[in-house]
Parts: sequence; structure tokens; C-alpha cells
Amino acid sequence: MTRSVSKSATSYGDRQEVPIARLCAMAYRSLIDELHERLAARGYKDVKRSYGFVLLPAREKTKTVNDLALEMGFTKQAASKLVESMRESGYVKLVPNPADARSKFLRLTPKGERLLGHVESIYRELESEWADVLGVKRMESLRGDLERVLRARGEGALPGIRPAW
Amino acid sequence: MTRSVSKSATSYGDRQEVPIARLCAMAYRSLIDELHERLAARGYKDVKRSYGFVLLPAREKTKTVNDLALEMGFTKQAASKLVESMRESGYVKLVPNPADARSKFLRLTPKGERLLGHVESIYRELESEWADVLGVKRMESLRGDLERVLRARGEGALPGIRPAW
DNA sequence: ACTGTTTGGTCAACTGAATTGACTAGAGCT
DNA sequence: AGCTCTAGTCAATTCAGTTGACCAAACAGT
Repeated sequence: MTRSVSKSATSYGDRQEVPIARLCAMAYRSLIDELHERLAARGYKDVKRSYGFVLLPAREKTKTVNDLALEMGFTKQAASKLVESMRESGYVKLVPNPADARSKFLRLTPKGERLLGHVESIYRELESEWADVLGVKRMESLRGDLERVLRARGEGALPGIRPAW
Repeated sequence: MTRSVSKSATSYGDRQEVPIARLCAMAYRSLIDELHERLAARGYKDVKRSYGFVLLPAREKTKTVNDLALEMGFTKQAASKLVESMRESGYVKLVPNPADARSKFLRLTPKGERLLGHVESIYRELESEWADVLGVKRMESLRGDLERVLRARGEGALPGIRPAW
């Protein structure tokens, strides 16, 4: 169920310029869908779409649940639940912060590190498939331009990545 | 570049290449957040993030609720609820399909047309702000390349735009 | 026509990811 | 000692989406 659409839909697009926002949404969805299909093919069937945004902070080794909540732009309760779900699946763990007994550091487990390795390798696959269409040069312009524009709006920092519409 | 103001957030990004998927997610969020802030500033405070994806099909004049569900890649029940919520707010209406008594056509109300006009004008604003950073030429390459790569993967058609992560 | 099957839509109940609100324990300040 | 702020949790709620049961109109194929 919930098949993705192909040619029947989206009669629009030949007519006039497609807004960048729309293209970014489509690109994001398309990449993330592919990522998770390929992860599943590699045996990771319990990885939710939101897990990806926890893996990188967890690699930092000094991020807390609260940091995560701030970066993702939602409440610490929500972040806590997400982390708990990943903890149950064995991808992350929480270790005490020696300098502050209230907070805990988010860490990858070995299983989580392996997962992150797969994610990165699949991203490389997907991006090289994009490069097959665009050419390496335009591909790197695309990445560079997106990053430049985002940093320009965020005073040098990349913005957070919130879920939902 | 990267004055690395961002110690708290996203400390990553100076180190290695940011995945395209991540950049697209950030770009999408950033544009949509701005859109809704500016819509609110123009008096549209009851517009949900999902409404945008209904306005365009509604303009087509011959799209049904079911068409919408297929394009958005979720169930007709969900599409129906979304349309109902927009109907209650007065942005769309449903008119009978003379050729098939089961189905109804989605149509914009005058209020909905005005909203769509604002959305398009704000997108033009935002895209011209992007062009201030990138230059018009790179901006159009960006749009063109994104569209090209998406069409290549979708056999010529642009993919749907699903919500959620 | 008479069936049987498919299609467009709705009603109702449920799920799950997020929210708000109330709370505890540790830190930090004066 | 206080008084306040911060990190995290527990519990109840909201809300967008789902599944499942259903109906009426459309569309077969005899």
C-alpha cells in the first residue's frame, strides 16, 4: 500500500517552473526512500526514517538528549522517546556525563556504528547515481550551492532538520 | 567560509561533505518555514504545512480526492480528511463530477485562489533571495539539475511528495 | 438485462509520533 | 543556607495518518 506515484500523477511541471521547495521535498523523499529500501536489503529492517538524524550527533560522543532536541527542533520529551526506541533496538546507548550527573551522553553502540557505515556507503552509491545523470561537476556544484545558500541564511551554520511538513 | 559560529548546533559540516539528502531536507524545511511565517504575516494564520500540496491539484479543476491521495502517496481517507479541513477553512470546495456520480472534483474557492497567489508570490521572493546569494545563473542550474535528476529516476515524471520522515 | 467485480468515497476505530504539563534531582549562584 | 536554572522523566493528550468495514455508482461479461 501507499505506492509511490509515477507517471499518472503530477501533470504539472511541464507547464511552468517547479518551486525549489517542492523539488527539495521530492529529492529528499526520493533519497530517503531509496536509503531505507537498500538498508532493508542489507538486513536493517527495523530502522525508522528518523534514526538517521540521531546517528550523527551520537558519533560526536558529547551530545546529550537535550542537545539532540535542540538540533532537531523539537521537545526533549520527543527526543528522549526517539533515543529510547533506538536504544531498545541496540543502535545507541546513554553513558553518564562525569562532569554533570543530570545529563547523559549519547553514544553509538558497535551495532550503531555498523549501521552508520552502511548509511554512508548507500549515500555514496546514491550520490554517484545522481552524478551519472548530472556529471560529477554539476553534482558538486549542486551540493556546494545548496550548502552555501543554507549557510548564508543561517549566518554560517547549517539549519536544523525538523521532521513533519 | 563557515565562520563556525555554530558551536552548539551542527558542529558537523566543516569536516566532511554533507549528504545531499540532508541538504535537501534542510533546504525544504527552511523554505517552508519561511513561507508559513510570511503567510502568517500576511494574515494567513490557519494554513497548515500540508495545504500547499492540495492547492495545485485543486487548481487543475479535474482532480478528485482519490487522485490527490495517489499523488501524495497516502490513503484516500487521509486525503479526504485533509481536504475536509481545508474545506472547513474555506480554501477549497468539492463539486460533482457530471460524468461520474461517485466522484467529486476538487476546486479552489476564491479564498483559496488568493492564498495560492500569495504562496506563489512568496516563493518568488524566497527564490530571488536565494538568487542574491548564488546568482541567477547558478540558481537556475540548481533548479534545472534537481528537476533533471528527479525525472531521470522517475522515468520522466516527477515523483510524489510524501509527508513524514 | 443479471450478475460479479472494481472504483470513489465515507464512517469508525486505532496507531504512533509529537505535544503540553507536572515533576525530580543535580548544578550553580549569591 | 537558600533560590533558581537545567537535564531528564512520567503521564495525559493531540493530531495526522493508518486499517477495516461499508455503500453506491460504474463497468465488465455473459
